[in-house]
Amino acid sequence: MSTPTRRDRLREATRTEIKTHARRQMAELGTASISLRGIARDMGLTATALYRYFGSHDDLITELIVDGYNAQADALEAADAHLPHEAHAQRLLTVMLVYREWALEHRTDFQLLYGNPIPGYTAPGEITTPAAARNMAVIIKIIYEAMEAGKLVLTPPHDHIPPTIQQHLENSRWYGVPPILMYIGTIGWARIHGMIMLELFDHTPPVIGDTTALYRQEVINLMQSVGLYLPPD
Amino acid sequence: MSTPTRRDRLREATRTEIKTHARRQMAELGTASISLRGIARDMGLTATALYRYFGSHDDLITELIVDGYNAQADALEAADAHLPHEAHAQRLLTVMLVYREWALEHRTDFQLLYGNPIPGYTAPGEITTPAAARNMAVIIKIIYEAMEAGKLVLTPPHDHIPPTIQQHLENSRWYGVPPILMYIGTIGWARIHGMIMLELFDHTPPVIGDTTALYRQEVINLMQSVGLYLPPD
DNA sequence: TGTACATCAGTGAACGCGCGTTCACTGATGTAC
DNA sequence: TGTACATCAGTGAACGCGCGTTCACTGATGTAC
Repeated sequence: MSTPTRRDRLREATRTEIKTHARRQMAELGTASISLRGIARDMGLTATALYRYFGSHDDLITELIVDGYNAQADALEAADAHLPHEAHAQRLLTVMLVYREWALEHRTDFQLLYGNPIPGYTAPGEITTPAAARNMAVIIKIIYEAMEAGKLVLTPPHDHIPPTIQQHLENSRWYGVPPILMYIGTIGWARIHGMIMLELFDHTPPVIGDTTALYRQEVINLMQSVGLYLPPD
Repeated sequence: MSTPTRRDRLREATRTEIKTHARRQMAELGTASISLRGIARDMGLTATALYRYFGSHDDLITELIVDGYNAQADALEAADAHLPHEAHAQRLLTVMLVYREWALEHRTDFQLLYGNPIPGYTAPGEITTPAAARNMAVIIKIIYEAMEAGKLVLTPPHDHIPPTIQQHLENSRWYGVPPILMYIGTIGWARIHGMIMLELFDHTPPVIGDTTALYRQEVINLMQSVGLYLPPD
């Protein structure tokens, strides 16, 4: 409609302030410990006042989740955006490295998105799923463009999809992406996700020592297995 | 010392009953919702009575965690035990499939072991870590035996370890296992872990459809990449 | 420009619920002589 | 075999704390005429 009024702007500022405090509280005490009373205390407000800004505790959490997915996807897209469009290997590596960096820099947000559910809370899928899909989309998009540029080399085992999955992928195409790309994208995502989850929850075997190198090497191996090589520098 | 008395046996029975109820409560409401009062309610006891059996809420959780790790490792070892010792590929495949099955059959236990920490609880590492290491050990052991039997074929990229990791692995050897095996074992574990985590928390892209096939194929690919092939049946 | 009214932010008391943990106790089960 | 005592399981009241949410309210900010 019209430009936001002064009140609207103040209101927006307070909303984001509430979410900032929620995130800090979550970072200190864990995702399950986000509490309206706690936030109000931090802000010097009554708990009741927060109901002016969020319908309920659950609404706040949902918004934190959606914000989280979007922030992560924004980070990926931003990293991708200032690389040469034709440098597919570099773009993919960068995006996957940024994926991990985001996770490590926003540990509790990442846990909120991909970890245990919060007791008593169930995410409303209609709101949450579209935002969640954006991250995967960034990865798929780069692989897709690499394929269109004729750079993808699919050799065994990555030229083969288990039949049940093949069929399922054909039945439910996702934005016209070829099944093999969805398959490779999923495998790739699962791999980096596993490493990050282990690292985040302190389960990477300590004898490894350098988790950054472990991750980077795994990403490079993954890319090479579909024919994407980094230029020698 | 001597045989357990009648009282000792009753006591043990009550302890396990408490843990059973704790697990059920956790399965229904999430790992963060284990409560002494809730368990007592379920058992028709006063909350105070539980203090006869567990020092505190945290002690109970620690014991659930240790039990969980051990149950999982037992399942892996049992599955491995009744396969021919020389059938390394089959053993590895089986163990990794059982790893996932255990996770899916004991979802909340798996979350307790590998997911978000419980608010206000910190696991005592001295107690928890040894039990945690058993699972990894089962996998490493099979790879190790395959190598000793001369069945492991290490080709690029799996013959190469990033230098920092190489060095770290050499400095802190783990039961005399060669660095390359620790490295491959870790990568393998991270891969299957990632798939399971995605599946457990409902993040596997729905277009895939058959998560069992996805997992199985990934395990087979992983094994083939180090030269382990299943016999044609 | 000034007044009357509507909108909104925030308060404070209250409801009803949950939790872990302590403490002094009762009553049953087992043990020593 | 019978009695006296010690051990243990479980009780019930209480402490002190947390939480989300409702409701009727005050007082400031903005809006319409």
